Amino acid sequence: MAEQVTLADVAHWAGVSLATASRALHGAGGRTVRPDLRARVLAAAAELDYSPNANAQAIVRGSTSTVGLVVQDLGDPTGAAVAAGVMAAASERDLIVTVAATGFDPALQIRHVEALRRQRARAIILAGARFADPETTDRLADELRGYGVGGGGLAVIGRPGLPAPTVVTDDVGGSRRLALALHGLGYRRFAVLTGPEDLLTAEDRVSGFLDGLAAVGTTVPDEDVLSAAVTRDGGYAAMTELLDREEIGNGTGTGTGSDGKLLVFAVSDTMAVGAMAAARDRNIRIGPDLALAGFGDTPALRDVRPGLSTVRLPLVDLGRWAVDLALPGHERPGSSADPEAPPLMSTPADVVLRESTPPVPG
Amino acid sequence: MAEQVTLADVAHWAGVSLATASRALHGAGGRTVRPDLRARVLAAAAELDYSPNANAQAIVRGSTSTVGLVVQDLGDPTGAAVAAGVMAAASERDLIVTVAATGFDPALQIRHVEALRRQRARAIILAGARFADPETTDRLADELRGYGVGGGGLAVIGRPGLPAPTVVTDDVGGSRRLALALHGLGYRRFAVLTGPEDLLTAEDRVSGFLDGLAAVGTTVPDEDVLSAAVTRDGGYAAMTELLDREEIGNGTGTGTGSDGKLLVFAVSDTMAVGAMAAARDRNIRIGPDLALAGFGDTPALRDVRPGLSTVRLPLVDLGRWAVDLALPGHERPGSSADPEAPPLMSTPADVVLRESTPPVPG
DNA sequence: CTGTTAGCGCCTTCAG
DNA sequence: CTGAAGGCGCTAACAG
Repeated sequence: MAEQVTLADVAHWAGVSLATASRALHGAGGRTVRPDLRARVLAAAAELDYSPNANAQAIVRGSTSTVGLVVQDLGDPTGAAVAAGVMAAASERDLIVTVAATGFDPALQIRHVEALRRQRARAIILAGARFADPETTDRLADELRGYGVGGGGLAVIGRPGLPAPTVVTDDVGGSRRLALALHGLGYRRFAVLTGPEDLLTAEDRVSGFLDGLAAVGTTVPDEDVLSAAVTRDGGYAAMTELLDREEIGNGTGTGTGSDGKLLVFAVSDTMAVGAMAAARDRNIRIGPDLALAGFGDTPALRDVRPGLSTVRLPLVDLGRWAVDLALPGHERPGSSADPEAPPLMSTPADVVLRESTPPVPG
Repeated sequence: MAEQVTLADVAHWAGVSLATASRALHGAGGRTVRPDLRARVLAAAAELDYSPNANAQAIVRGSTSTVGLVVQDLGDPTGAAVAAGVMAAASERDLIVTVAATGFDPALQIRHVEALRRQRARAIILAGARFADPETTDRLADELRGYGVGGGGLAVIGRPGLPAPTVVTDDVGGSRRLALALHGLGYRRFAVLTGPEDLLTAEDRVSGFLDGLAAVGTTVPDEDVLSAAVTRDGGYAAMTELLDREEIGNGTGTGTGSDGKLLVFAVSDTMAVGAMAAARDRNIRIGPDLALAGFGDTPALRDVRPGLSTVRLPLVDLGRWAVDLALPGHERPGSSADPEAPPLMSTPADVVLRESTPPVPG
């Protein structure tokens, strides 16, 4: 087994002391090392193909240069967009990003935060996926708190309520506005495709949507709120189930059913795309026969046709802002603010209407 | 600034020695610590909210539990799919994944490998993005070699040629077969949307495609091979440029132009989707008016309509296999094999024909 | 079984 | 400006 080259080797090879080698290499605080020695050290390092041990540096410096991102699913375009934002912002600060996917498992979420904490990550960004279960939430909050007192930067994207600075997404308001806009278009009959019922973000979007409808005197029967995994396949499955029992006009261009054209609201664009595929597989045209809306305006999904009406979340910026929040300027975090009343940053959530929800004639 | 709790604190609080505390906590090699002491240590750790310093562990163990993935762009569904595979495989081995995006910058690629090497990552997976520039390639090879002798696991996804085990994608063969299949469908007029000319993977796909066509006596004029960024927007731009000067039937359903319907081959599905959007914006129907094919069969893009003809790469599995290759069983890597003749693993690349390339009538 | 003692690779006072 | 020495947090031989 090949041995690693250490700083001592370099120093020895260059004929200087360990300290000098160290100074020459990462030359902190002005060039306080004689040029010729410095050159010798550099040459030695190059010759020996020296690679400084970041772990050793971390242990003595007390901090690393990695920021950890915990996301639900990188395969999902939504998660990927947030990750892209985080990575861009991190890269500007010369930080490395560690990504972990929880796959909707709350326990995994906690484990990943633990791991990041152990690595002494400079910051942790927790994206989405809050669960209703109070026990795991408490565990998570504890872990976050522990990490915070350790001096790590922290930010959460999504729903407020965790002891950390949060980039708040207006899930409730956005869905509510969507409902109103859709009602304004003439829709009166609705169904909802949501996630598992303990997924708070999905829950918020559903309640916002139903609230908005209620405000204009419309309700959605309970059995028309279907839950499934918040994935493309979940959307497909839920839509299939819905289609199995609803009456949808196919080919008339007007829509039928008991009371006008049905509008299906999927709580995420990803689910909506799955739903779209399910409809297509039954020769039901999205737009003319059945209307569909999603949530997120995921960039990678903007090319879907017909264009998907949705609520625009600045996904990439969410990632950027989260690292801004987690790693503020050069101040020491955690010293000034009350950790129990962390800063919140609100973000827009505007309705975007496209062809998947054409105005209802008449 | 809050102090971190160390193992010494825990040991002290529990009234035991450092060594005992260590043993009790990560209890390696059978329970060799008295239950009551063990309990006291655990209690102390919990009470103090102790979080072991992974860096310190790494430095003494000589190895970490992170695998680094270097990919072009996580925002691109292709990169995301590979990442998903890597993360799944890593998770099975209890490893954490660090993801870095190079954004098509060869220098960044090297910097990321350097960083991973410094962190003493357990393995490095380099996905795609090989450049023609010999200097950066050499630098990269050096870095990889240095990392390899340090005992790190290593795997490359894509084109062989780097001093590392490689999961080889059959870009040349796949494109070639695609060309033949398309010719078999009746197409005789082609254009190609490729990446920057120093991007080897793109280059391979183009040459495979042209080769295939040449084998059946068809050629593509140089000016009909357009290059742009290998992104959705790059595809859009290149297609727009192409459309500005080609004659495409629009609405006749038969296609026109000088010699039958044009088929556009984009070297990646992502580009193809952009190209599709460009065509749509000009009311040119993909399928009836103009045919389009991509490469990769990116899972997230399978719902695109009309279905995109492409060459299927097992993207997610590519990621999985790469970690298998980088972290073989329990053998010591690097001791047996010749590093200059690293193992190669071939993968399928089958043609998938969908609606975007209907058979040409007549 | 438990405690003491070396390091691991590096940075950083502290004297020269 | 340079070198020697101490310590970061932890594990792994060693003794007891």
